[in-house]
Amino acid sequence: MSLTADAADQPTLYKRIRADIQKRILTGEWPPGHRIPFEHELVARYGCSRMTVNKALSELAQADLIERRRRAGSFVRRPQHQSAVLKIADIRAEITALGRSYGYELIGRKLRAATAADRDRLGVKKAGKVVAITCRHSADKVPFAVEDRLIDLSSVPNAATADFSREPPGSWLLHHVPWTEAEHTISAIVADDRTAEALDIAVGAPCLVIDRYTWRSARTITAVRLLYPGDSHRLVARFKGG
Amino acid sequence: MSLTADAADQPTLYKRIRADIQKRILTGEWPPGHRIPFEHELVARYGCSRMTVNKALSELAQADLIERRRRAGSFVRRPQHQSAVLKIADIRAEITALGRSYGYELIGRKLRAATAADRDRLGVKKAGKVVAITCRHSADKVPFAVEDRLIDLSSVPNAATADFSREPPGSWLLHHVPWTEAEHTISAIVADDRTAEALDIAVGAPCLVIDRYTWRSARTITAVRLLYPGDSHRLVARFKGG
DNA sequence: TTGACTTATATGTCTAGACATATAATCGTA
DNA sequence: TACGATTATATGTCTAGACATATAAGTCAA
Repeated sequence: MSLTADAADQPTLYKRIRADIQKRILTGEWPPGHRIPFEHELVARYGCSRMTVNKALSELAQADLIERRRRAGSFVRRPQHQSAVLKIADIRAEITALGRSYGYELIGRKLRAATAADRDRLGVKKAGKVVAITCRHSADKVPFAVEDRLIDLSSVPNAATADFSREPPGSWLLHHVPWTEAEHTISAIVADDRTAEALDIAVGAPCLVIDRYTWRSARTITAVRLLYPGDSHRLVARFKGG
Repeated sequence: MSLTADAADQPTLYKRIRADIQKRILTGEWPPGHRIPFEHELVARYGCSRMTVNKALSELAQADLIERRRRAGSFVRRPQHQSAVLKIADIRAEITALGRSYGYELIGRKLRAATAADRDRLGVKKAGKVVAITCRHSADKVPFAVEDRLIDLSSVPNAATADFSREPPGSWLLHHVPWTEAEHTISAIVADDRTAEALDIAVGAPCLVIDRYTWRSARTITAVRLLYPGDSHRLVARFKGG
């Protein structure tokens, strides 16, 4: 849910109620722990039916802005800094959004039986076939990120014959694999020789690393490591709040 | 909203409907673009009123799992890897969760009129007073992160007299400032002399950087930079999906 | 004072309707 | 054929009720 502030000028009543309450919470007028009016009080104030205020309050509860307790009422929750929404855009989209030209280059592609290291990386026990892909994304002909990917062919058989020389594997997967879950791990390293050369930076320069592990219903799809020059690239995570 | 899978065994009907549909989407049985049954079809299948299936579908739409279009129907959305939930835990909580002992140490605290650099960092135009704090968090007596923070006193006046020698400013703010919004920027740097010494790592070692900028209703609260040894610390972001 | 029982109440879910509204599809006309 | 007007329809919102259920608060006995 977005719950962006300006629902106040929305024509529908439940959105107005939701926005009114949200505003009071975000401005601090109703601090954490404060009991917001009972449903029947809001019904009286807005002159509407209970289902309408219930819908507004349910959405605020889903957004973790309030907590609802039977018999007790609804209460403003404590802010939760620890949870932020991180947008990890498709690299092409990210580059074109910056008004720069996107470039893609396949560096290597290998089809092989999974080695012990591959199985470890994919988090699978059984051996099977995998595709290993190394490629590079660039912005205005300048290296932007290098990608090192492993695709589990037992989950995505047709990746064996896909042409990754023109289409990046990330975008191919997005179009050929339905809903998935993913886990991203972010860390920092310094560039080794190979990385430095691929990104055209100095050996020892900082790099931001995103490891993404993707699966669907307990089935591994792919594991990918993205390396960005650390001083030029930034990830932005926004807390949902307002 | 969590929308965790096992709503199937929930006793309430709308949750069962929601879980049934979600399962078909996540397993790929209903791929992206697939039109899910119309509300009136689900009403017939489950033998309930339209409001009940509407509630189930509305929640799936809020979770971005489906898209609803008037006159056309409801459709399974394309997976959106780019949006992940990043948990940036309170440092103390993070360390104690690992079963290690938390240590805190105030390195420096200054109260001053905002310099041009301060105003830039806080994103404010007018001059005012600020508190600048430098401190260190450690796990089992080993440096874990160094924190460099600026608090805008025009927004949080009582931070001027708060005792940050024992309580970390992050936790103090969490208890003294209600709901806020925040933006996190993640990048990588290599340690300079000062950082290397504070974190007890080598000069030139990689560091993960989190810059957090916090405000409330367009009012700046604080700006903080957290530096972690890059090879030991990892941030994990999980995609919301299932 | 403590513990067990009862009661009152706010939320949770659900119904069978209603009208509004955006828009895909159709039809008619230039 | 292309374009504009009309119509059908799925979703969006809302109502005025209903019963279920968890639980805070009060009651009473040990």
